[in-house]
Amino acid sequence: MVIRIDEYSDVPIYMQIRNQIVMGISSGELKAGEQLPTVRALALEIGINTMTVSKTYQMLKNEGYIMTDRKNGARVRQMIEQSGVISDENKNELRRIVSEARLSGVPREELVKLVDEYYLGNT
Amino acid sequence: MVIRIDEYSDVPIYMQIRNQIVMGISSGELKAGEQLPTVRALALEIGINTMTVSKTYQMLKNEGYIMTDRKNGARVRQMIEQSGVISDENKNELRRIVSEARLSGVPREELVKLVDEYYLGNT
Amino acid sequence: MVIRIDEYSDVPIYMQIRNQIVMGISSGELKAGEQLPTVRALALEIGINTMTVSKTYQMLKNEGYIMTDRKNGARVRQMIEQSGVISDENKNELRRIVSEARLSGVPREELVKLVDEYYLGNT
Amino acid sequence: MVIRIDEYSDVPIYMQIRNQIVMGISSGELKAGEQLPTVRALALEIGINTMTVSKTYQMLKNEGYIMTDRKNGARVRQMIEQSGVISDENKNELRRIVSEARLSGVPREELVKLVDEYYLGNT
DNA sequence: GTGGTCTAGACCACG
DNA sequence: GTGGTCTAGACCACG
Repeated sequence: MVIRIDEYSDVPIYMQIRNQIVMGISSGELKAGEQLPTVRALALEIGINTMTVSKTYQMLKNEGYIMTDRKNGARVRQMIEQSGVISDENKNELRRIVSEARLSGVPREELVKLVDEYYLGNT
Repeated sequence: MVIRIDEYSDVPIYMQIRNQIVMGISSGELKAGEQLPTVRALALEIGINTMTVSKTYQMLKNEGYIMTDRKNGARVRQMIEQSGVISDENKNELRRIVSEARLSGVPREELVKLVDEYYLGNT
Repeated sequence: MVIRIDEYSDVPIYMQIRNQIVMGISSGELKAGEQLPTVRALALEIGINTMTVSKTYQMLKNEGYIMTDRKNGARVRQMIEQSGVISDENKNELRRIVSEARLSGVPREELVKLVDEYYLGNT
Repeated sequence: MVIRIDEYSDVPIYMQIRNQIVMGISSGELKAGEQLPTVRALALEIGINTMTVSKTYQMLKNEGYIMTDRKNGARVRQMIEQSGVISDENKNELRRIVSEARLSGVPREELVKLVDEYYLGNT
């Protein structure tokens, strides 16, 4: 899986990596149990500090997406805990996006189409 | 329109205000041509620095949501430019939200229902 | 509130600070809404790096014990979320401690007395 | 006695095994004088490195819980030294757990009930 | 070899 | 002035 950093983005690097890995798991590009690159390898590949990648892995681990193993490195969790609900933060953010899209004249159908596309992983 | 600041949020205050105004315009709570409170009045009402509100208004003006008028202060624009497209940033953010919701076991229908709700403004 | 670091402990420094602040909040030494020292001040006082204190504050924030404010620094949360349950991790740890105490010949009453003492904050 | 490793835990494997054996002795599942599996047998059973089990046994021996015998392998000690006191480390850890439970809204009685349960071994 | 922790030092956005 | 992020570099325990 290729990680791309947008250096001009306001989103911190560790968060950009985190987001891409979460999306990779959701789309199926990263399978359950699959090994992630080591902290050092990923840092070298992207050209950033190991601390930054470490922060990402720590976060993903806290969120229950991956597990870190002293022997094997980081791996995607087999069973990801399912709360069944959308966080208030994400709801709020979704509402903001929908509002902006609506004001830009984007039809409702196009938003729904995007949701379907992202949900079903036909990226 | 009542602006509520979530002091626990990581979203900067000026951005929280901006988002609520944009959502207010989209939902119709703020009509085209409607006058916004002055920078001072809003700052006083929320209990924050005027500089913060000023930053919000500047941003809204740059984005084309409001116009400022020497005499009347800030007003919601009559015609908001309609690009008809969702920004890449928002698309990416939407994809992240959908991915997280999917991994949390939220059914696709619930996401679509939320989009409809936010789009149609039946909040 | 005085923070004491045991440099010979296996517990990471950021975790030692975190634990002491949590215990301070529980005992009432740190009141709700009370201001914590700034990252820099605490780092200087303890004689460690600001990054380490920053990690502590980040963790306390994630756990819902404190809030950080760009203007005012860190403050103890007014309302701390109450799950009403003990985490599995803490249960397991409690069981380990009780087992070791029992094997050392510590009577049950003494353990209960300690729990009462810590719970009621008569430290 | 069955040893279970939690691969998601931050507690090192050798420590997880050590803790479970100590709890097994305390609960009576492991009787005084009872033979423990050989390092190799246990390592094979759990599917880990023999070095890790070896580290566990060394620790248990140092702590006075077991004794190793050239002929018979490792056995639970007949008389486990009874200091009659709880270590400062465990006291501190207990205080942390009680503090967190209290802040989570767990009533004192529930903590005491857990202590009783673990002490009396009615797990 | 792996992730985890820590330092010294720097720059940034927010308010 | 505040917390947040990041780097370069180092050392550590675990396995």
